[in-house]
Amino acid sequence: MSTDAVMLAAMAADAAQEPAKVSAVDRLVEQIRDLVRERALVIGDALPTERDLGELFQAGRNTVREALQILKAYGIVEVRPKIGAVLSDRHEDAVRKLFSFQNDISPASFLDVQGYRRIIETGVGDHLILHASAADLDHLDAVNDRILQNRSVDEAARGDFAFHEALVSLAGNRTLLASYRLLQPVITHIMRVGKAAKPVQIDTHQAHAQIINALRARDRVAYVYLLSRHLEFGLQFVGTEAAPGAQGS
Amino acid sequence: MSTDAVMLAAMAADAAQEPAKVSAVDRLVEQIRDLVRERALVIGDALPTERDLGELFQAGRNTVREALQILKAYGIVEVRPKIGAVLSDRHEDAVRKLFSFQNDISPASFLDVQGYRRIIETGVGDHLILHASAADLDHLDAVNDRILQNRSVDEAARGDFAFHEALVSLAGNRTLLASYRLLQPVITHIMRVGKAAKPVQIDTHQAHAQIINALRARDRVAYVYLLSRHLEFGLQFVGTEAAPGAQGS
DNA sequence: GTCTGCGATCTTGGTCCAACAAATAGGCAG
DNA sequence: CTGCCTATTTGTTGGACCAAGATCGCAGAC
Repeated sequence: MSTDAVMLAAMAADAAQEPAKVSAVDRLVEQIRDLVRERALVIGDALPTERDLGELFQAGRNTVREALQILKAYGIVEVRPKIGAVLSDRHEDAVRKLFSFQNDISPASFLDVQGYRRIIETGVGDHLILHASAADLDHLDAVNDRILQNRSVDEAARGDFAFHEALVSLAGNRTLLASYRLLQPVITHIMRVGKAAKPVQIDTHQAHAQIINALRARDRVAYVYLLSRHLEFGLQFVGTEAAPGAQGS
Repeated sequence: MSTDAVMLAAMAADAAQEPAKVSAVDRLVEQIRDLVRERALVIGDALPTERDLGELFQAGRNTVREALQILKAYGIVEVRPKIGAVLSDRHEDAVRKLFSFQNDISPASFLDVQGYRRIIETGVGDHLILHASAADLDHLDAVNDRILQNRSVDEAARGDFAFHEALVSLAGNRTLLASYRLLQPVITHIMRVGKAAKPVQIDTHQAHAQIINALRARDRVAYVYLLSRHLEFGLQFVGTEAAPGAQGS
């Protein structure tokens, strides 16, 4: 009978293109996702209880819990005591957290991040100079003005990031915005370091205003120059060594 | 090193912003990460067994397993039956998978991704025109020439992506490269669609060669034009509706 | 005596169950 | 309406069993 078992296993493996090594947990993850889809559940809706899920899919509660841990790590489920697992929209946060996990293992330098920002925001400028409407630029002004109300270093950093995020979002490209937001924790910390050394809300506000004016004037050269200078200004607080490429534009 | 230290502090601060309502599972995730750090374990090294971890950290084995499921979802651990949990370098894959999770492929996202690529690769070009060495450009040629050897559509898509990846990597910015690689599954899928409609290795190779020549000539206008045309060429197979912003530059 | 081959045993992850603690929604009494 | 109580649900633990690989030891061959 052991030969029969081997034969069956071989046939099963042959039938399914992917190895038949699907664990019950992985199967449950898929089944729960299918359940969400077929019931057309939306953010905020609750899944069945762990015990019900176990009975529904013929699995033990611990197995269900392990599957829920994975879904939780993916940010598509949030489990609240007594209520159960509810569908969450924390997916982006999960991606961000995972991304910073990586940087923990192999830390990228701040200079690298600033170089990245220069490329992104310069590229955005090329688009904005051609397509930004007056309302877009007024919106940038409004976001920028909010910086003046910030009190703490932390608030100022958030406000600063909000401006640059608004700038990037004006390009209207979701992928670009998502990748920029991925670096939010690193970018805001760069800002915190700079602002802790010397609180400069007014300077920041003015630098941003000049950038907006360059956009209004459709002056690409001025935009690139002002943006680069603005990014370099923050750099002076975090290190002195030469940038490893892509720093100069 | 100071920059690394600050970077780690940024990550830690960001991770610790949540209240002290840590569950035993979350605590275990941290403890296991600390264990890896303090024992200086490297990729391929094995963690203690689940039972040992439970005894070490005063936790039940099921709790340990739930923590391992999270680490597994993060791609920093791979658990091989009868061997144990070993440190894995699949983290980037996990990030990629998570990133393109639920961001299901739709024509709109195709256009979005191509717009993203235009911004990125144009920005890279600004840097390359000023700083690329002859060796860099020769390397691009070599990568490009490999496309001619590709047989299947899948190989051709991989080769195409390899060229653009090499282009981006020449900027020398790790953050930029990481974010570009994040979109690898989506980008290669776009390429597959285009190449399935009409196998065009030679056309692709020629378009790439022209782009390289523009870089050799330090001709920014030609580079942007050729690159845009090249990206638009792939677009014609994926949809017809107007791009929602950031498509024209 | 030493080496090899084979099987028993041990270890380890995979899954499940039972039990208890903690938290809380919802009902119930005042 | 308020405050308490209970039932339900998640959080956590320990234990049990299984399957499969790793290990060890024993017996037989050279």
